[in-house]
Amino acid sequence: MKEIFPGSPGQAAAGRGAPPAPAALAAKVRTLAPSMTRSMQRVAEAVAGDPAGCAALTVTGLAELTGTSEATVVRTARLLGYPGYRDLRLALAGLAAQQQSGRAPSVTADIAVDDPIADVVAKLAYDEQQTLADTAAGLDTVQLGAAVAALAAARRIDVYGIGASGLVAQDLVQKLLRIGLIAHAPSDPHLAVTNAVQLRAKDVAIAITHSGSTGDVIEPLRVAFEHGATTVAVTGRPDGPVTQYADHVLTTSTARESELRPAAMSSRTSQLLVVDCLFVGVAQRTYETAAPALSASYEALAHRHHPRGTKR
Amino acid sequence: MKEIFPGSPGQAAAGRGAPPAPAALAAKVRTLAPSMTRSMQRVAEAVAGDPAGCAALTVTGLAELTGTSEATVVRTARLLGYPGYRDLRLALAGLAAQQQSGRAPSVTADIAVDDPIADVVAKLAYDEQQTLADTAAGLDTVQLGAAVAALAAARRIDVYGIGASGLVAQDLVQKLLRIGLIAHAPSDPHLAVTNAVQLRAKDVAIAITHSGSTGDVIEPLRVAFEHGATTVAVTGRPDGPVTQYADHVLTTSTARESELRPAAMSSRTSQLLVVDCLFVGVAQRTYETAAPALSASYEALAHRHHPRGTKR
DNA sequence: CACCCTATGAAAGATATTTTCCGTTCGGAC
DNA sequence: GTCCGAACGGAAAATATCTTTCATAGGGTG
Repeated sequence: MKEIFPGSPGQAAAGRGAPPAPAALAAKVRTLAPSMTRSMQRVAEAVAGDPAGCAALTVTGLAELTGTSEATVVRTARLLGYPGYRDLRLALAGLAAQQQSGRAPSVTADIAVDDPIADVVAKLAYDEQQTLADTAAGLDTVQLGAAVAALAAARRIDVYGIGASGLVAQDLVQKLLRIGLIAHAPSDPHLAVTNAVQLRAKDVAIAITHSGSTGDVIEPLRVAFEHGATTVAVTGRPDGPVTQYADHVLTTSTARESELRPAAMSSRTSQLLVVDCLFVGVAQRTYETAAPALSASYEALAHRHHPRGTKR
Repeated sequence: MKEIFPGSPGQAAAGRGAPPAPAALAAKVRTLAPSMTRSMQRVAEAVAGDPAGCAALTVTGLAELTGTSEATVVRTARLLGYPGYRDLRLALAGLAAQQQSGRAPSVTADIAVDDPIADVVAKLAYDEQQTLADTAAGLDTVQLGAAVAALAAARRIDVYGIGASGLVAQDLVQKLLRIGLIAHAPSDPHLAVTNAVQLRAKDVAIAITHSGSTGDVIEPLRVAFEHGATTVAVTGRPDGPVTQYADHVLTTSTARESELRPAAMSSRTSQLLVVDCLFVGVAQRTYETAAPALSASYEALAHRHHPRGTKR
């Protein structure tokens, strides 16, 4: 398998980016699992399921355990972002130590139909916290920085998203508008394409899609890409079709889902974090203009509130 | 050097006894230091001083670093109770991971204009996690339960919100629609009032406002209230004007804000958690109809995605 | 049905670790 | 001062482990 040039579009971006990856390994496994082959999935599963146990094994041992070959184990390690098995093993040892010492993996249970409401609150909060941690750990700061730079210098910004992701897109636009940037989040797919046609170099288009394969979102991004705009994809599938047309890929984390906890919920949390990071990054870069713009919009809204904010 | 039987007296017993040794490595080094030769002490010192750094080195590397030979490194590892250097290294990696995870509260500081992008990510994630924990802790499950019950029995549901809260309102509506309920989130304040007039007993109106004093949101809630609908307020100010017209008040948490981190960010996180709880609660109560409705909407959207979700 | 292309494992090749073995040094005894 | 013994330390051989290469089998496509 040949090494692919860094910067080349498409699947090269998949495992790359995160340096060695710290501790959010389970999340990474979940994110990358779909792009793995069957054998590699077996290995990844074993690793995510029992870090401590796997850390005690040699390549050969792990290969036998999973019924595969050494080569496959090494390939899996590579995909997860490590230079080789040796390093994966070290990371695994670290993970195991953390798990054992620190936190309780107790509340991991799924939400059941008959859970009392208090449990629902606790579980949802816990899961979303987990999602945030995973996302933060897995976010490629280089890509993020590049996206921020592009945004800060953009003449005009389009954000595409549909359904739940559409709300995230609008959230980002609302924020960008507040710091004086020109941003749109067309919700009509046809309008989105129409908008995209207007983009040129120095403009930025952002596509937000959990699945990475939402046609209505990919299409405008493609158009923007072909018109020379800088394109960014915020997706949970770093190997999905959407990344074909993305200069920068920001990966959101994928949490396990269940019937009562649709994937949309955690992907939204993850997407919002990414979007917040983009916003703050841009605000930093354009601080001179962003700060006054922010307070101006603040004041403009003040009188929309009742004279007495408080009863007492 | 011959292997000595376990249990034999003398220096062999030194490192033995403790299984592989967990984390109190520094202590062990100190204890055993006297029984070490000069070269071994240098190695032990390096290991105790910088576990993370040493974990990254091979035997040869560590030998060079300490100006000794591989053999000495291995001997030291043995003395510390490990079968060989490989295992010491794994323990070291674990130790390093633990140490690192320990110092989490360092990011508590506010986001500064010149923070590197990685810090921004960490701080935002941390803050949002905090917000979630606060919200979950402060949420009144009785009020929540009452609101859920009202929603589950509602003929029709209106959700009012404006600006950032408007997106939360839409998020809730999107979800409720998916489980077969009839819900609207009018974004135009006039339309909202027009909608509210149509509500009657058994209907539910939800107002989402962080400040608790957004006129455009209070007004429709008041109308709904006066028409006999059950009203719910999701607000960060449990004493704000909005609660006058609310049968049930759900309090969101208010995080400290700063210039680069507007309140809208954490209030949104908080509101979303509340809204998710409402949704899951309702889904539980109406499971019989909710479950099929959910999967139906799932399937209906499937073909909106590109045929190849994955490249391979 | 022929084709290509990917995934996979066996085995060769490269590294890292462990062991062996021998020269060196240091302390004490004469 | 010099001789002896025992422990120390390192070079290099031996082994284990990891990585790469390559041939093959399987699955989908035209």
